[in-house]
Amino acid sequence: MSVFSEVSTTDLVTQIARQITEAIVTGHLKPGERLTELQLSRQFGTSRAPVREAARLLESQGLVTFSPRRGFFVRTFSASEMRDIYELRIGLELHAGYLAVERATDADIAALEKQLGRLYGTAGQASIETQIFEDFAFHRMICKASGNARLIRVYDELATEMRAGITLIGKIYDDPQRMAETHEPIMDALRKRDGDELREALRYHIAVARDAVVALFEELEKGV
Amino acid sequence: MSVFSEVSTTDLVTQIARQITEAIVTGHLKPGERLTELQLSRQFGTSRAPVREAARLLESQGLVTFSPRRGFFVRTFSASEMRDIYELRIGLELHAGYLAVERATDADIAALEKQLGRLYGTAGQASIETQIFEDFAFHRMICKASGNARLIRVYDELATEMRAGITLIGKIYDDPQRMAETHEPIMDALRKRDGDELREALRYHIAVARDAVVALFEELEKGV
DNA sequence: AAAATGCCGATTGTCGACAATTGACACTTT
DNA sequence: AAAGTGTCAATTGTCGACAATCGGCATTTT
Repeated sequence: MSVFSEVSTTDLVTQIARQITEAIVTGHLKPGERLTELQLSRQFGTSRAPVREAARLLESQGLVTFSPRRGFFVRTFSASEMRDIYELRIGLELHAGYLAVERATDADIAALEKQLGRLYGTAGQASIETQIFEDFAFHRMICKASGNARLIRVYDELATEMRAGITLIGKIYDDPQRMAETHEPIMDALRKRDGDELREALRYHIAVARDAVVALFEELEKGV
Repeated sequence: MSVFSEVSTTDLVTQIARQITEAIVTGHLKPGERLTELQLSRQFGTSRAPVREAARLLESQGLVTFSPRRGFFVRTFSASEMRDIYELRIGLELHAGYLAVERATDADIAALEKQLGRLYGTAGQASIETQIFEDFAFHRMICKASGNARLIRVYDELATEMRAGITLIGKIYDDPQRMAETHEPIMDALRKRDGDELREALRYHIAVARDAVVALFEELEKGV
């Protein structure tokens, strides 16, 4: 019986939500841009109903804002909002690390090693988007190693927001090689399963990212 | 011009979502229960469209699950899911406390004192639901004092889930007076603005709640 | 009698339509 | 010319309708 894999029955709403999300995090849809229901529905070849439901999903995910009688808009991020997001991420990931130190299986650690390798691999080779993606994947694995499913959900939400914000500024780090290297202290602490060291490494690592992103956003705001 | 207050333009979807949420956290709608679109729409006196949109909102908020072609159901909570939620809450609130120690204004502290008073006031007097509500309000204020809006959003989501879960088991603490008192160490640390002490007080306080809730849930699962 | 099949009411998925509202532009008034 | 008013196309809010699908029950088959 198990020869067959499940037939995908992803409904329209999910598909549409995914596509819009993708368009936002890749910067195809820019913050503040209006999402016209009719226009979107024509592009997807559906009616407006599934589009609206998808938009509602994204709304409560924070990717899209909704103004009654005016419609849906791609969310804009202010510098202080980005700071909040990164600051929350620090708390979240430190807690994940605290839990992971005790709960991570050897397989988890191995997966992280492999992912770190991938970070080095993409350095210089791949596009910025790919590097950012692999970076987030590494940190997601730490959350995963915490064994807390609810925590991962929050991380994923934050990651989506961060990606959506980051596309605005184009680049965060100029040296991909260096970016990969800054993960070493984290990996070291994990190998040793040293909770305090891991927390400190994570705190520093994310704080650096936070400062870089926030600074770029502040510049952006001043520019406008 | 400022003589007039804004006319409330809350759209149907928001209203419906609020009502369903309320019904879930008060236990009027029980976990696993099916949400029939037609039935709900008749109760609200609307068509199915706004009901579906509201349900989507609640879905991504984790209060409702959706199964394609089968519909929406009130989410069920397992003991391990509740543990995850409380565990995440620990991380979240400790981080909030860490930030609050530095950022809390005197007004914030005063508001917390007042809320603690309200906790004592409702002890024995008010319904369990009210006490739980006031308890959550206290902890929400700590998050608020962190000054991080994104953090509060996550807390609110968790609080909703906790409330939805808690209605299942009826009661968590038998002694409301004692419940109020266990907040004193938290308040003390806040008054002194002692970060470490606050974190320790919060960690202990929430861990106790977590253990109580999880134990009751495990019993519930065994019973079934 | 147990298992598989066929059928049917109930429910969801999606659609197109119409009324209500918005924002922008043109027009009047002073 | 500035301010206010009227008008209109574009868009959203909501609805009712129809096809597709599901779960359960009766029926058949072995």
